[in-house]
Amino acid sequence: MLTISQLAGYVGVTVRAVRHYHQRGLLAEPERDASGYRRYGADAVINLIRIKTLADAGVPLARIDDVLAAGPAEFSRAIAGIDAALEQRIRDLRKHRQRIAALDSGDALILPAVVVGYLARLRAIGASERIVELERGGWILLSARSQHRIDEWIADKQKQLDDPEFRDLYLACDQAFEWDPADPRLERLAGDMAAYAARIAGARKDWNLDSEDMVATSLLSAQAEVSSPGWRRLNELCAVKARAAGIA
Amino acid sequence: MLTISQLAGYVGVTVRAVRHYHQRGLLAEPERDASGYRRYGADAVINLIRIKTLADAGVPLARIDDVLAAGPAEFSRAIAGIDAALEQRIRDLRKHRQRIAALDSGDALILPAVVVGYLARLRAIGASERIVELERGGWILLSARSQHRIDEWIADKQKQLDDPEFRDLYLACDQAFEWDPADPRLERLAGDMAAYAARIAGARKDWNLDSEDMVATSLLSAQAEVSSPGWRRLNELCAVKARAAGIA
DNA sequence: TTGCTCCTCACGTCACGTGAGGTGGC
DNA sequence: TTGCTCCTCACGTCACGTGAGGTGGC
Repeated sequence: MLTISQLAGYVGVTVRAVRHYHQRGLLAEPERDASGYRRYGADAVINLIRIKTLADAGVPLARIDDVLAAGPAEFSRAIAGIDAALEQRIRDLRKHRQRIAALDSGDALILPAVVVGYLARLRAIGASERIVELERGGWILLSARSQHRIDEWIADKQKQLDDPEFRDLYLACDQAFEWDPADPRLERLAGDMAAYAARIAGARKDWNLDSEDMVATSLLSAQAEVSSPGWRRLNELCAVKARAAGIA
Repeated sequence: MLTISQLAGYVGVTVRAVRHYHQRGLLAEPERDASGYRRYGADAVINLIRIKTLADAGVPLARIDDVLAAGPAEFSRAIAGIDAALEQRIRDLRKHRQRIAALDSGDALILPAVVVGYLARLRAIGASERIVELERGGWILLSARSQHRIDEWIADKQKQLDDPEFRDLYLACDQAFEWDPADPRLERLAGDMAAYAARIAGARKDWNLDSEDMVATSLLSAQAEVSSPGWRRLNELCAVKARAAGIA
């Protein structure tokens, strides 16, 4: 006969775990010896190994009870289910390994691939890290709110970037971040932007802007106005031009 | 800006988990709006994704705090450690799958391979299921108490089974389980056993039986005496013969 | 006698889950 | 007005871990 620590040691669980299984009614209480110590036979070894094997596999104790009480056919079915769950766990862990590795390398985890591609293109055409970071923040919020529209919006943005004229204006706005509000270049830039807007206004007539689009636009421009006197001034000038042209 | 459920939903955690991370100081509390609701920015999305990624990988929240606070070099080292732990987890889960599968197929999980082989040989030479079960129970207890001696003991047992004379005696004892205590065959069997014991006594002179061996012998014979009047009588007769031969 | 194992409460831990009771936005 | 989201306590859960205080075997 075995003491509780011999039993626990052989099977590879703690003494406390064995007592816990007794409490839960998972493992039958064995006979006691003269001094009240539990004395275990071979059946306890067998049952404890079954319990540990299932528990290690992540089966909740409440279900182990059922599994061990089941008939052979049901037992085999339960085993198959547990095995499938283990396989799934292994697949999940593999995914987790990839994600952990990606934690070092930035955006991949946080943003949809199309947005990462868009940000990379901004860098490629010469946009500053500052504005790429601002765009990144805006797109993170957009993705969180309206993930289903992101592909569409990014496609629009990519189309805009295909136009050399738009690219020049974008990069000029980027530069304007550092300009003094009194800089005469701001006036000229606002004029160019208004002219561009007027020219493509016809093409935009058929666009359907819903409330989600409005949120998207306002989120991006709210980001853009942050902490640059040059940009704030540029925005004002644009508003003036727009009113003058009767667009707004 | 995002509400708590937008944030949680995008990252794939529960609202309660986000609040829990605030409580633990893992995720910074954001600004509140006019009605006291939390409003999240892009930074919260980034940090929550980091927390979730590490937590999914099984990193305790207490350590996530440290990992996120660490510099890039230490961060990479921590990531490498976490990745190694994940790899180990995957290996463990594979082992668990094998063990789960083995739960259906009997002894492999419970007994050392040499014992399983010994039990198979008993069956092969014609031993009854009854005595194989008794041996099994005895070897389970022996394995739990003195796993380091099992190989040695089994080697001895296998050597005994190589002797055709021993095999015959073993199988006769097996049969004797069902004999009546008055059966005259018991007397003859006890005589044969005594003669055999006397003949091999010389070869046994150099055996070193320590206290562990004594425990082993007594455990196995205690099992054997269970619930058979024939066996109990056989044991008495053997004791008589042994005393007569001056062995005991 | 000392150290080790055993016993039974019973509170602690970890990462949230789950109401309880109440308020704000559409 | 109704239903949904948000808020803050605060107790519950799961599988044990960890002393607390005491007794038996070598």
